Amino acid sequence: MTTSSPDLATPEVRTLAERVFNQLQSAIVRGDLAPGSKITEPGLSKTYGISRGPLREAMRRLETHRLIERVPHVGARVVKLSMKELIELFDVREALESMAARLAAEHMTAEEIAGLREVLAVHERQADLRRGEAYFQREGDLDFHYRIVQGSHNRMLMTILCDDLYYLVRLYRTQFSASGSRPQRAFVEHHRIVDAIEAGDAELSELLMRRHVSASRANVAERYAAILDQESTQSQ
Amino acid sequence: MTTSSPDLATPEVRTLAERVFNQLQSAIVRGDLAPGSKITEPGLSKTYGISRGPLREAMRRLETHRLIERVPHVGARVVKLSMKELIELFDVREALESMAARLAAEHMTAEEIAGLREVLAVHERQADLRRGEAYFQREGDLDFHYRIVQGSHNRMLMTILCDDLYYLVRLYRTQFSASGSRPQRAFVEHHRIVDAIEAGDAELSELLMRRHVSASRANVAERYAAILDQESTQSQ
DNA sequence: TCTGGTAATATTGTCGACAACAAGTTAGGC
DNA sequence: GCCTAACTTGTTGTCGACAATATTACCAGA
Repeated sequence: MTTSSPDLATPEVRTLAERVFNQLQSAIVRGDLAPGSKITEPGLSKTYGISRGPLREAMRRLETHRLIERVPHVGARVVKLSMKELIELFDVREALESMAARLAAEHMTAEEIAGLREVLAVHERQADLRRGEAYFQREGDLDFHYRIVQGSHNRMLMTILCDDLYYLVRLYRTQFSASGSRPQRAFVEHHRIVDAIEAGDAELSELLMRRHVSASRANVAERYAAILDQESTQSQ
Repeated sequence: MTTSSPDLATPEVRTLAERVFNQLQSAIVRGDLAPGSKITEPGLSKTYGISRGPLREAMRRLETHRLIERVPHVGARVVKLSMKELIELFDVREALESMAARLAAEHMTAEEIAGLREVLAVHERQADLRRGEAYFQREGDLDFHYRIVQGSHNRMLMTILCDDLYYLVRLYRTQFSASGSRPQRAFVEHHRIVDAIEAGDAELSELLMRRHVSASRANVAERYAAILDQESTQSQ
């Protein structure tokens, strides 16, 4: 069984801290907790009906996932997304995911590759329904990248990418809902990458994934710049 | 001022949890806490003379730095170093540091490059004293890589590499104290990398750094395999 | 009116105790 | 004699209260 993923991260809740962590994580990604807004321990403690103990643990986890920023004796704020950091995130993803693709080409099993193709097939059907809607990109694309990372069979890579960075990716996505004509092209690129992996061509897989992420970064950067430009002309 | 580094990580201790985190981190890296050994909250609490509250926070931070492993309702153990994970670490480093080198070639300032050369000069003098001792490699090499990552001007990269991964690197170093004839070659490679960065050649910088880390991995893997082989022939 | 200091308030850091859970141990039955 | 089950012990999870620190508001003086 190759880690089916209906929802991307709900791995058993054995403790209160974990549960409230998941809730907070969802709230932040969904936008219920505004970026840059200050969050206070007594406040959340009352909101979720738990003590400050497990809450602090949950917040510590949020901090390590870079969803909030804490400063000693002062407090915590929901992470504020800047253009610079968004680009930084894509640079890191480019480095890590291209490596993941290379390793995937070397280590992925036949079953895993089949599963990957299945994911693409599902996307295709969705894309068929809502043509050009850029919608399937939402969680589907993430799922695609997810599986390749898992295919690398590199546990450390999986942790950094899936447990740490993808929270941020999702946050950015909901923040400025992507995208334009890119999904179609991204879709083609996905297929090419799987082809390379199936062929066991590590070099090519790495190169294609690098270009894929890089193109995605360019796309997001362009749109973000447009938003900023628009805002600056309106106010101030 | 470009982050002088007498000791690599002691960034103000404003809270008890931070202080005990630093102490525990040192203890683990130094080997005072044996790898795989179980650590208990009441035990450490008594040892360091603090309550379990801040201790738990320190342990949570140790967990995110991958120095200990926790399982709910059971306990925590000092991380056990396996061959597989060591290779994984180097793969991640290869991906991340080659990207860092590329970005460094694009963004590093003249002052930063000068500082980098200064670091190499210091290494040279040390290497002059203890020729072939492979000693300067200890913290100096880490310092070299440290500065290049900083030169990337990518905050996220800096966090992942310097705050998260380098703790593990240091742990591995003290565990199986490196190395052989590699330091001299590593030293030459360091110079080549700086040359490429100074020339602003992003592609070359990336390539050289990738090879550098890759060679380092091969070296460590070889030595580790030798150790394992030796152990298995002795006992059992 | 503005600036500086001081007091009040709220939030974070820390502590000790209690509850829930897991593992190890011993006693009982087959 | 061995397996099972309950018990005991120790550890982790959770809670509420207290202490230390930062922020805020207010007042006095220039």
